[in-house]
Amino acid sequence: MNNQQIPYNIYDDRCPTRDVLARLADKWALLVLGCLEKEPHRFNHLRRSIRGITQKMLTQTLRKLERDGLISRQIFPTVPVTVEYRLSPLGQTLTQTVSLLTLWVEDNMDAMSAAQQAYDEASVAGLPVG
Amino acid sequence: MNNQQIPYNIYDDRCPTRDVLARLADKWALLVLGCLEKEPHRFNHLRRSIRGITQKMLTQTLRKLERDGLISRQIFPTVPVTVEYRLSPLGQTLTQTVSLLTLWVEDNMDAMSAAQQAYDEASVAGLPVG
DNA sequence: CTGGATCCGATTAGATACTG
DNA sequence: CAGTATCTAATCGGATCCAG
Repeated sequence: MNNQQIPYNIYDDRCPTRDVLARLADKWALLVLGCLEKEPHRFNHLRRSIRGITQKMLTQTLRKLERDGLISRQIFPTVPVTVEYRLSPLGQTLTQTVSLLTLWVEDNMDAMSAAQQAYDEASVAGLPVG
Repeated sequence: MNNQQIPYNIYDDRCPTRDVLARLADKWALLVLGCLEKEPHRFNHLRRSIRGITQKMLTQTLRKLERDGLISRQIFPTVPVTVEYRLSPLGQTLTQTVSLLTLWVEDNMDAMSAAQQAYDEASVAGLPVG
């Protein structure tokens, strides 16, 4: 086999990259990845770090990320059991991009708030109404 | 006013950045932004470029992005009417991150496929079953 | 502590029909 | 061409209960 394939095209709805994007383009997935960037976390540690996430969503998100090979799960047979989540090598190559995105949001929040306000005021002014 | 605020923290569920992330961490939003990176697109041009998107989702996504100030909408009073979408200056600062993410997915699709297969095979092997 | 299982309301997204 | 409006099926996500 030669090492040139990459027929992947994310704009093609039948390309498998679409499914991956759908799983990755998810609020909780991005926050979990960002959280694990610095250090491994236990389940409840993650839950406390990511305000507002429910146990169900956290579990679901962790399973998805584990299945895609982005994080790994290590069980310590303590009593009660301890489970630690950490980025896989593959996941580490992604988090740089992810944190870039979350940082961008924080950095540009003011600009977007202003844009939203302008947009909404234009709406009530009667511009888009029939 | 001093120029130091940024109390924004995306891990706080009451921070407005959460809402922005939720809108941005969306399959269609990322694809639209990526599409507009290179050049302005008309509505149906976008629809054809992003395979699988419905007219409803495209409209909805465009409105969200416009409200957040990431894209602008220009109407040409031709017959029939022509509408062109393009990135705003703010949106341009974001697309570099976005395209990084979509490119990452395409580049690492093989690794993730392998991880998924391994994960699923371990499942049927009886590891997670009771 | 780390989840799995379930119920259920709310939101989403696709399909379809219609308009300036 | 560029949408709006509506109906509905499917999914999501929160709450709750239970277990190793």
